[in-house]
Amino acid sequence: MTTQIADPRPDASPRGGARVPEKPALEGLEDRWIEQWRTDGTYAFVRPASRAEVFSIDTPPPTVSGSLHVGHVFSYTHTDLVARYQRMRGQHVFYPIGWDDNGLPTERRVQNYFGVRCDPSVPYDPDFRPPEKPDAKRQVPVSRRNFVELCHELTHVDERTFEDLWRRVGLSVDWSSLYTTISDDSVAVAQKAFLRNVARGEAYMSEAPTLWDVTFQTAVAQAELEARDYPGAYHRVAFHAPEGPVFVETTRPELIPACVALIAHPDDERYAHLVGQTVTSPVYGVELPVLAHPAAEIDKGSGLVMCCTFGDLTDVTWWRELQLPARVVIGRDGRLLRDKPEWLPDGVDWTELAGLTTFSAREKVVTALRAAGDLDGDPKPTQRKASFYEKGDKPLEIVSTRQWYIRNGGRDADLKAVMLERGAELAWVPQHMKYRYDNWVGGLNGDWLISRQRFFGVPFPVWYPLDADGEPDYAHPLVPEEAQLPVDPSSDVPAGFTAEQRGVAGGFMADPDVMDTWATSSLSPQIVCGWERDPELFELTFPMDLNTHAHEIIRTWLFSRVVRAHFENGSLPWVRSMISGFVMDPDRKKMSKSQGNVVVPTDILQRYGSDAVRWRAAKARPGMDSPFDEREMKVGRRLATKVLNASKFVLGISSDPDLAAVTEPVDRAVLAALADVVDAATTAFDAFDYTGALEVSEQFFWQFCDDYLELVKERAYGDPTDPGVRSAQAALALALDVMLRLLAPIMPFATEEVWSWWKDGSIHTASWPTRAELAGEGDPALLTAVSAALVEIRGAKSQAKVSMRTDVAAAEFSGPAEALARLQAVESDLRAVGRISGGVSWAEGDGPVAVRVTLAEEARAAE
RNA sequence: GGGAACAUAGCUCAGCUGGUUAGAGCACCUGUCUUACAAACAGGGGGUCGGGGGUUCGAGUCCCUCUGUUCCCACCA
Repeated sequence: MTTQIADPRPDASPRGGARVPEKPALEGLEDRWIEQWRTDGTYAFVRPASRAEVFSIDTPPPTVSGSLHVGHVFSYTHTDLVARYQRMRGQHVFYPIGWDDNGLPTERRVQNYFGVRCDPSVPYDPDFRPPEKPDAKRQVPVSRRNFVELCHELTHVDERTFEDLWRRVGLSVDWSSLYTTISDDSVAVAQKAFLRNVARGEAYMSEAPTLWDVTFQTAVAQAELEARDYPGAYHRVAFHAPEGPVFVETTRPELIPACVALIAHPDDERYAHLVGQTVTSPVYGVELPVLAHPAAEIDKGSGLVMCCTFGDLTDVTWWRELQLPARVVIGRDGRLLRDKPEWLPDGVDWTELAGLTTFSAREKVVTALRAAGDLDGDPKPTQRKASFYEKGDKPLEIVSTRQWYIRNGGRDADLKAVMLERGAELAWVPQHMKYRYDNWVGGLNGDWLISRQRFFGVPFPVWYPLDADGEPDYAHPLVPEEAQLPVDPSSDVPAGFTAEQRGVAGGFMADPDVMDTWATSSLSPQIVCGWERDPELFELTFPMDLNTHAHEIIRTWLFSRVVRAHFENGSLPWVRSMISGFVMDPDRKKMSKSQGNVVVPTDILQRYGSDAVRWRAAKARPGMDSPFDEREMKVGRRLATKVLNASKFVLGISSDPDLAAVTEPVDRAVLAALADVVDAATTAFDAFDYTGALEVSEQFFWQFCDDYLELVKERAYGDPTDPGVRSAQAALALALDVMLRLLAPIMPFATEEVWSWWKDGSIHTASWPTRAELAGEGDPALLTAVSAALVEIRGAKSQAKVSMRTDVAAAEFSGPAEALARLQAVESDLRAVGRISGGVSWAEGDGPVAVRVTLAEEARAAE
């Protein structure tokens, strides 16, 4: 894309007094105005005296390592529509943007991009250079510090791409308040809020079974889970009771060595006699109790189920509630343990299974079961649902690990009720999105796991003392003073210790983990509003006025911010959430990278222009999914082009709006109709219905062009000292002035361009139009009657297949008396637009307005 | 299995608290180079509002029910 910032606008029009280009075009508008807005600081936040003058917006920090599709562009545009409207209403719009640049997505991208992987055991190499040709299969191990440096390097590049895109879309964010989730300030906020949570008992550490991704080797949170179909097979396996075999159906026979009990439902009579007894596991010969628990389902499988540590979350429940031992056979790498578990009898040969993946182990176990005669029949294939990490591709395992949690109501009914209350307190646009929140919060089954066994993220600001044996004392963590934040516990030293004491008995060790990225982005309102950093700003902006994003992150970002603000500020983080729908592919399927149906925004922005894409985004109401159809972009582009052309035409006639000069009935009528449009658009925008505001404004604009402009142009070209001529000119200029401002939030580039032809300053800091600007006695019904008459006259010519310039020899207008009276008032305009040179007659009747047209002789002769 | 939204012309959507012959844009057809715009303009055809039942003088618009689509949540025996 060539950058043409030089102003190509040539000579001024001598007539209208405005500098109107010969041939207005959309090309290049983005480049020119992006630059102008940047140098003018058009969207900079200026602090007013009171909170009431501020409109503050929380915008999702996009993951810069990810890629954006049109859905993102639509959603961010929705926010911007509201921001621009509020700004024109005179609000000081606080509209920051940030980048989410830490976390696993960034790590993954760095691994692939540079062909490296983080290995904390590798020492730092200050001269490290990544391989020339990255090889995804043979990634070079690098130190944690080198790895983090590469993360910073790449996110920097990605951030520039993102900024360019958002500027091109025309987001009126204040770029001077850009934040990143990995900046020192964000890290300090995240650490401080975390320490406060710990101090108040809202965050805690716990050793517990955790959902674990074996590929990334990290714990994951409930919010990051995704249920997917996964092929499996039921294996009917015999356990041995004194009176004979009992059967269990399982899809995971490799967990038989991890089995700690068999469970039956308390009401299941088939197994009542077994409960309280013990059975012996097949092949491994471990003696196990048979227990009763209501979570066992009578009609699932044989009704008797293995409790293994850990096959699924129900196992965890049984293990916890029935106080069973932990017999873990799967390690954090997803493979079976190398060493033989001590609970297995001496005769069992573990070497067969040691170190195998669960998949291979399953085959071995099945072979062994079959050989022992403990497999009844053949395995029956089934599709089961398994939990996956949303970014992973292997089913999650459950391992017992030490993790940090923040309470969210998942294990506390009272807190859950409070969080549901917060959801009810929030204004939702559209309303029904609240159900997603309720659904999610209601279904929480554990606290929010925030620690990740990763490298690039906010480190936990915590150390643990080491006892005389060098074992960490987790019960007495060492924390820094708030003034010290941010800290990196892996290089900083806790108070009272020296660097030499790191990792030695009697010394200390750093918490090795980092926070999940949501643990930081959940504090975006606190970060941007200057929580405890800039009290004046915080007073002016928090709680914020609006939060916007698509519905997929209600359960993550939205909810986590509600949790943090509830604990930290005792309030909601914002009063209102506006939720965007998705852009679906043309077949109404969700766009996703794996489906390969993603539409990239840069391409369509380039081809149709930003205003066209924004126009299309504005057609998608909050919460509504809409299918992507490129043809619709053309329609938006046509409107943008029309704005330029119609404006050029009007300004060629007059650039001098003057309400007092508007005296002709039809001119007053058009202003009266526009006043109604202004009211409707304002009401719609106030209700966050940007689509409604667009529809009513756009509809008027086209009618203005097609009917009013055509009707008055002959008159408007006349002598400006004639009051009738002046009336048309003043009305045209006034209407244009108002219409441009109505469309400015939707089409910031085209409207700004036109504004610059005849006005000083930016249209985007001009005031939103009001009825008062257009007030006066006007009769909107006059326009309706005129339109109806025009359709009749044009229809006659169109039917006769002649040019619209064809002369009309005679016209008879018929219709209700009041309609005819209106038309008589604009007879000369009607004569001009209809080329009616002959006689006009009027016939009162009951039907709608109709015109009988007699075309001139020459036209007839030509037929 | 639980929840939500949607179902109106070929397509994308409007139709508020029920009230004259159901609207728009796109697409389609027929025309027009009309000096702002031919990537434009003018005109036209096309739906009985997913099915069924009910309330009402009157329902696309309220109630019940069925069906379908999509999304969210739960679901690893």
